Amino acid sequence: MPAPEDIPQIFQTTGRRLTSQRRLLLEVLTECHDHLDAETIYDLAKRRDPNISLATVYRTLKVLKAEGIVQERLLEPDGQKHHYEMAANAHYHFTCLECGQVIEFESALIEQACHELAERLKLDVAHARVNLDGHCADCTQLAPMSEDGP
Amino acid sequence: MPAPEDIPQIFQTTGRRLTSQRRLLLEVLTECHDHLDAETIYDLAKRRDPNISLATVYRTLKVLKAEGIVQERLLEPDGQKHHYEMAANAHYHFTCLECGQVIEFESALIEQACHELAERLKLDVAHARVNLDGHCADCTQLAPMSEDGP
DNA sequence: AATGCAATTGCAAATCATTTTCAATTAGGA
DNA sequence: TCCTAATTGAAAATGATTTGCAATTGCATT
Repeated sequence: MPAPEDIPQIFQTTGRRLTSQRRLLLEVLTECHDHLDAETIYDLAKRRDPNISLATVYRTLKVLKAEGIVQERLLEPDGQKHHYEMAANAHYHFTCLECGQVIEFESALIEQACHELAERLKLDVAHARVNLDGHCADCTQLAPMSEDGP
Repeated sequence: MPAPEDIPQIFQTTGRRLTSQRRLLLEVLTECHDHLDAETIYDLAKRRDPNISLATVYRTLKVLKAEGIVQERLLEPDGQKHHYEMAANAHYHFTCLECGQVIEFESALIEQACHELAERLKLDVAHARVNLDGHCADCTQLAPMSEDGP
């Protein structure tokens, strides 16, 4: 979770170049506090640089991920689409199966669960991807259950 | 998490047919206590029915998932491939980033975390997809850290 | 046991997200 | 400014999954 000012440093150190495209994508990711998929990031970026290509978006996301600047998530229960966001403190996601809304949350209990598992099985937990699904507060009263898709 | 005997019932009730292909795929999934991806399931099934098609595997997995007979998982950190297993008690997965081994585990703390969140945010948690990554006991001594892929 | 029809299948083509190839461009150190 | 390796855009390629369609097949009903 590097500070914005550190990013040029990070790039320099690894022999990577801070191109206008990469700067732009960092801007987009920083401004939007959402979990965007590559296509959406591409659309947002294209507004300011109509020449940017989707391939560059994917390539840049891969680089930013490798540098630990962004994190990649698989939010949807069966989704094939990856979502990206600036790296931040450990947090997890809840997706409402009804309205699709994604709620971010932190949880000391989940961190505790990771520690407990690490001790129990003598392994090292580097990262926890926790995605809960269900019905958000708004949708709970309307739809108590649901089993399959379209 | 239906018993094997209940499956014909489930199919009948929903107007679905228990074809030889579906029976075969249920066999494969039941015998193999692993988390198989569609291609692997296809390969295993083809040994006993060389005419079965990959499309049927995907279609059947979708049906079995809709009936709650199998569960679909996204095990790999950035993977695009889905994995399937017979539905069972709530459990979670740890993937070793070094050797790729998948370890199944249960965790009361994670269940507790879900309840806590549900209360805290007044929402309803239907399902928890928890995937931890890190280094398994065997790999821990060899490789303490790792940041990016190939 | 034969009948009818909707559910299901295999095949091939289509789709969707992501990656790669390659020639042209460019960042940034010498 | 010059050089070179890193990066880019465009298009084609890939990999996983889905779909259209004509042929097949469960299975409820005769």
